[in-house]
Amino acid sequence: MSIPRANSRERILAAAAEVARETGPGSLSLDAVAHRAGVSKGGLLYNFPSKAKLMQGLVASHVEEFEQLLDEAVAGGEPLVSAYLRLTAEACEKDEPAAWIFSAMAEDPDFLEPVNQHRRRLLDRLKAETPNVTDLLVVFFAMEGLLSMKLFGTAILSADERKMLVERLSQIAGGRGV
Amino acid sequence: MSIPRANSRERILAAAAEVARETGPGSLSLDAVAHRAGVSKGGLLYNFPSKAKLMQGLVASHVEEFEQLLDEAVAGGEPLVSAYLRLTAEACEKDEPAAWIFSAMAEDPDFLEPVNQHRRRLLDRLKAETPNVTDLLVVFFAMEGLLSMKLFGTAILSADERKMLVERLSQIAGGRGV
DNA sequence: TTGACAATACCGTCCAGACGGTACAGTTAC
DNA sequence: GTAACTGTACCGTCTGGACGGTATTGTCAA
Repeated sequence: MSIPRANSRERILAAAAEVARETGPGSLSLDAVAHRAGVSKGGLLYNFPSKAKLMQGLVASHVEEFEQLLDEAVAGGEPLVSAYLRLTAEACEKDEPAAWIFSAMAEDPDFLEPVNQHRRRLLDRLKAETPNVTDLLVVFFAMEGLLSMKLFGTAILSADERKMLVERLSQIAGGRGV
Repeated sequence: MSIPRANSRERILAAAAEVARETGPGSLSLDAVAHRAGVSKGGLLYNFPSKAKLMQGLVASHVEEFEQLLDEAVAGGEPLVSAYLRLTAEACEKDEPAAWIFSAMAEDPDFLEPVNQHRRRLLDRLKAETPNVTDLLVVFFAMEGLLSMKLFGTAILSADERKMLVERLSQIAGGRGV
């Protein structure tokens, strides 16, 4: 029965995100996560020695995933701005709201520091590639706004409108804008 | 000692927002709020019969405050778009992060429905006043992005950059943009 | 090659404390 | 007298985390 599973960490992280989504960001208990992951509470605590570590792991895994996707796209020749717009738009189209971010926030706002740093690094990289900083800011914040609406569950745009907006932002970012 | 105070509700609501800000959105306990408001727990529960009612009141008070400010500005002759930009920019400049919104989210995501409805109404009103919907969407979402960065505590822009961005958004909204 | 030990990866239980909420008797301003 | 509380005591539940086990897989000297 106690066959070691190498992917326990990933399963637990995925379970945590699911529990946050389904039972609300404030109801993320270790018991619920362990049960969802098919792991005992002791097993969970073995992989993440405290709830704080679990939340930090949750945040880190999502940040790393996004950065990896971005770097792969750039390595594959896609311009950074384009990759950023595409990946963020894709995140907005997923129907899983990212409730994990609110769980982390509820536990301790400091846990979101990796996200904040990631955003700062990203904006710096974008600035370095873009001639018109003001236009870049417009594009960047509009995209972040779209994402935040998604996070808060505010269904405010039709799919068409969203597509229209993202295309317009691409134009602006490409220098054919403002 | 037990002098009835007519403004208990407001004091409790303000205390709740402060506690959320200072001890984290997830640590909003009735005891802490009551103590902070200088009210007994019984007194708190007299005004808000449950924690859910308290959170709903917290959300409602903030939404109503913003809507009132907006309506006053419009009644005073300021164009809606301009008032929206100004008030939102002012909210971003305050140094109180609005942690109450995360407390409500942690308690139950449904509690944010009044906020979502408010945003939808606002966007509809803005659409009705603006000839170019795409430009409006760019402005609206950029502003929401700026606000969300504030909410998440991501210090990403200098005061100058923020000012520059908001001015640019005013231009676009005024039709001299994209 | 085998026996001793150690490390890994868990399981299952238990517990102290926190929290939401109730109950109720007393107090004071109007 | 009533509305608006205060203060205290209490209850049931939930939760994080500590702890003691257990099975499996190395490691390594004799």
